[in-house]
Amino acid sequence: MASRYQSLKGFRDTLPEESLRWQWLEGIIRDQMRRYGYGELRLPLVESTELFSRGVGEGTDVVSKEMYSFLDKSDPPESLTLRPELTAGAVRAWIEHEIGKNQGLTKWYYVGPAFRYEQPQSGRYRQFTTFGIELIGSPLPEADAEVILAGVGLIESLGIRNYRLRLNSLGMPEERAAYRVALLEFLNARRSQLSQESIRRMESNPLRVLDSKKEEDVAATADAPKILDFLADESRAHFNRVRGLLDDAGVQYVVDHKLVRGLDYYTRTAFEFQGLDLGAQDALGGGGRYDGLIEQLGGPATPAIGFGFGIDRLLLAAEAAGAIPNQSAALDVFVVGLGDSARAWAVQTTRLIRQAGLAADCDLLGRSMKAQMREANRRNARHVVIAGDNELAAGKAQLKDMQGHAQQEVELGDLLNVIQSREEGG
RNA sequence: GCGGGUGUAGCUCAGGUGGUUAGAGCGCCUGGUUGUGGCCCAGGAGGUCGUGGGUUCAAGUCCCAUCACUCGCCCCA
Repeated sequence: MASRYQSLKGFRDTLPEESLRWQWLEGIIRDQMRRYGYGELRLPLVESTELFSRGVGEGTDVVSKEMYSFLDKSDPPESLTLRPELTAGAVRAWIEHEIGKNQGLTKWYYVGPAFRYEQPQSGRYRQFTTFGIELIGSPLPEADAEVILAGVGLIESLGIRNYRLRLNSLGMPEERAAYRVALLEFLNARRSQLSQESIRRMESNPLRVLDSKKEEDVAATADAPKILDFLADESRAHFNRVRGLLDDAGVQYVVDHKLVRGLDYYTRTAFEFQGLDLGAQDALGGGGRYDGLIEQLGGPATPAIGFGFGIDRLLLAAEAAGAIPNQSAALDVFVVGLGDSARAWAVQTTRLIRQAGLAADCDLLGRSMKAQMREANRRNARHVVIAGDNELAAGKAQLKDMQGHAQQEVELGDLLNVIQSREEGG
């Protein structure tokens, strides 16, 4: 409050205590990805603006009003954008490095920040952290199932139980175009019952009217035509196969024909994981198939499917589920030195203990013994080593067990060995 | 971009109808043990009451503006 500078709206600091929670979550993600066979992709935070406007879609909210774009200092200036999502960058990298020529199937994952200029609220920030996977090269429903199952696996291993998996098929472009015509016809007939927002959306992206939370829209679209009825045999068979694979895996899901994703590139399978303990921003993650995107960005026509999760929201959901373990950065040893030369000795001894692989610390504020003991306690130190100048002259120090209060005198030469055997013992 | 709520100590919050030295709990510091933590006791530091303006003899309290945070719409992660 007294500080002159504050973090920007929608941007946050993560302090060390909170970072432990992030590390916990990221550890689970990395372990999952190792088991599922995905390699980590690290992408630039900034890409050319055109990559996103072409890849994500001009008409999407993300591109039309939420991007952090700016001109750089080159001549002529180039328009760059802080990535609002990572799929476009991943696809760009895949094309750029000609990955398809070396392997039939690519399995990538990534974790990192993305940026969107939006009004922040619960679970929504201008800088948020995404975890996503991309499975590139397979048109088969088995690939869809693998990706969805990876999402289920992650959510469950985070201890999140109160969630819902929604599934839909958006069809191929020609199927969607036919549906769009039918839907527009239906909506036009009920124009007067729709909200202003939805009427506006009929122009830009009529499918998204189905997604509205406004009561009048929900009522007006209750009997809207379903896209699933517009699927040709191949898309229908694909969808049914995906469902069958999920059924075989015992995964619970609901088919929701109103599930429409906000990004233009999806084809056929679309899905979303909804966190039931979250606020209005309840999409834990979502994704789908994007068979046309790679070609659209100048690569070889290649089918692909992926998802993106919001780590911020996963954390909120895991917390609501009480699944986040209590973690403390416990100290193995705190070294208390009393007197001038003993303080110098404490610095050296702390270093030796650290070099032996244990977590050790000593006082750096010139504090009294009592204050140092308090610090040791506050830091959850298992052991405390105490020595004064006279003791050191005699070649000895006190080793105290902070749980059992027991204290013993130890020869300086034996100190490290004694501590190590105690730490191993428990 | 549009609505609702909230801004008082590091944190969580009290402070009827304006009245003088602005409080509590937790945390922090010191002491009670001239070299021993946690519990307890005593003491202490720490606040331009978000900011600016206005009304008034007098504003944390009333009015206006503004900023920030927060929740929701929209959209998504």
